Amino acid sequence: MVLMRARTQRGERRTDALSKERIVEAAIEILDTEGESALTFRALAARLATGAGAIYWHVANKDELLAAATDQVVAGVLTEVVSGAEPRDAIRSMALGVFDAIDAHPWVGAQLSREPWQPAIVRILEGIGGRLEALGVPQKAQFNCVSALVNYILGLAGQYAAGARLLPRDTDRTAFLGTVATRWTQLDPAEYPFVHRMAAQLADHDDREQFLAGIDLILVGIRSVR
Amino acid sequence: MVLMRARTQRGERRTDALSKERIVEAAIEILDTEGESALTFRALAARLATGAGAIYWHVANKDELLAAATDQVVAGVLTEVVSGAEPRDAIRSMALGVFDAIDAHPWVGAQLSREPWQPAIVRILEGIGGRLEALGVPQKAQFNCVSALVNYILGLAGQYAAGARLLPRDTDRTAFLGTVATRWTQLDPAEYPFVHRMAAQLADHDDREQFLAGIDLILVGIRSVR
DNA sequence: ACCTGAACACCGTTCAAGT
DNA sequence: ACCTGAACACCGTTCAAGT
Repeated sequence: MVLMRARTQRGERRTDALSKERIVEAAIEILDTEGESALTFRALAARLATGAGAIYWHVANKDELLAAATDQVVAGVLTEVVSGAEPRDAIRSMALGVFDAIDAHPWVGAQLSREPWQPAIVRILEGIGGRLEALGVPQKAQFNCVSALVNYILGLAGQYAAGARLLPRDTDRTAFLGTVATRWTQLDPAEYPFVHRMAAQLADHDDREQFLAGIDLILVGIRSVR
Repeated sequence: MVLMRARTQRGERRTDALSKERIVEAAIEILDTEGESALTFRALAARLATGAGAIYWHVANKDELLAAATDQVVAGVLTEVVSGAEPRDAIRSMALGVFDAIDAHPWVGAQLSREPWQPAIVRILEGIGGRLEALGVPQKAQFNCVSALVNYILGLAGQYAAGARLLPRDTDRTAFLGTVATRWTQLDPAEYPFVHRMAAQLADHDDREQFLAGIDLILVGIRSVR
């Protein structure tokens, strides 16, 4: 008994022991395979073959669990970016990384616009903001610039995530945009002429390209600040 | 009896009769005074002196109720903009209108990033997008431009709304930013140098001005598309 | 120290029954 | 046609009791 305790304290934890990492991992699996609404403490406890209350020993509450899951996904995406890359390229690839992460895990999009100080948000701010110096943006203007870029990403993230939450689970981003376009077409053309015109473009465009075009637009604006 | 029916049919509805408008109005009151979490069908029914189920005769579900409440607030803000205004000024004042609406009603910020096709979103797209033509932006580029502007607004809306949801109800936007700045200062400066530098600026800046600076940054980018 | 699972205090939504 | 309110099927979270 004494020996076992010594062993586990040295970190060779039993495979079946609960830990925050194992809980977050199981949460991500549920979120990815069954969607946001399927993540309940009961479902999570069942998957981990434990009681619902046990989870609270490792995680304060559901918010912390979601923030931890989101941070894990986002951290993975941002560290992929080559550190030596040209700053403008680095920003583009980080933005695209977050975009793709939200495509693969829509719940990430929802969570990002839920807690301003969560680790994932801070990571994104640091990753993108940290390249502005090298881009020649003066210190005083850097906050405005990172705010424009990151809030654009978060705004889009929220919209896609909402679509994924509301539409059937197998709907992809293109089908989602098709749904939006259809709804726009049903509006009164006299009252919504602009939205009607956009509906035509929305149906058959590459939204990843579209997303990058927005980033580039903001980067042009940032260039002028220099 | 026959006479009364005739009267009510002509639209002179009894003051105490339930209607979608009355329900939405009561919902907005609860949301504004007691916060997002206080809006339950039970609380709403109590305020309207009726049963919870009665609400479902006029409103499909809670999503529709929130979308209707949000649309009412946003519609009020956007129609305030003078129709003859210079397009760039019109865009700025619409953006600011939405920003102020979210300040006054944080739940609007949360709801805007929850349903991509809700009336309020379509209104904002039309209001802002409709001015791009006059700004000389070619048709093909208009979608990218409106997307950059509106997603920036929505992203920021989501962050502020999240802050308002998580902090005590009497916290204003400035105090909220102070909280964020404090959390940023607690991070490891070696790992988050950029965020640390921004924390100093965040504490004492005018966030309304900051918001407009972001809009202007994007407008500069849009100018280059012409 | 860590886990169990029943219990608490809620939710949104439905629906038989009323008027 | 419209309203009532009990009932259903859930939630997140707590906590006494176990090991």
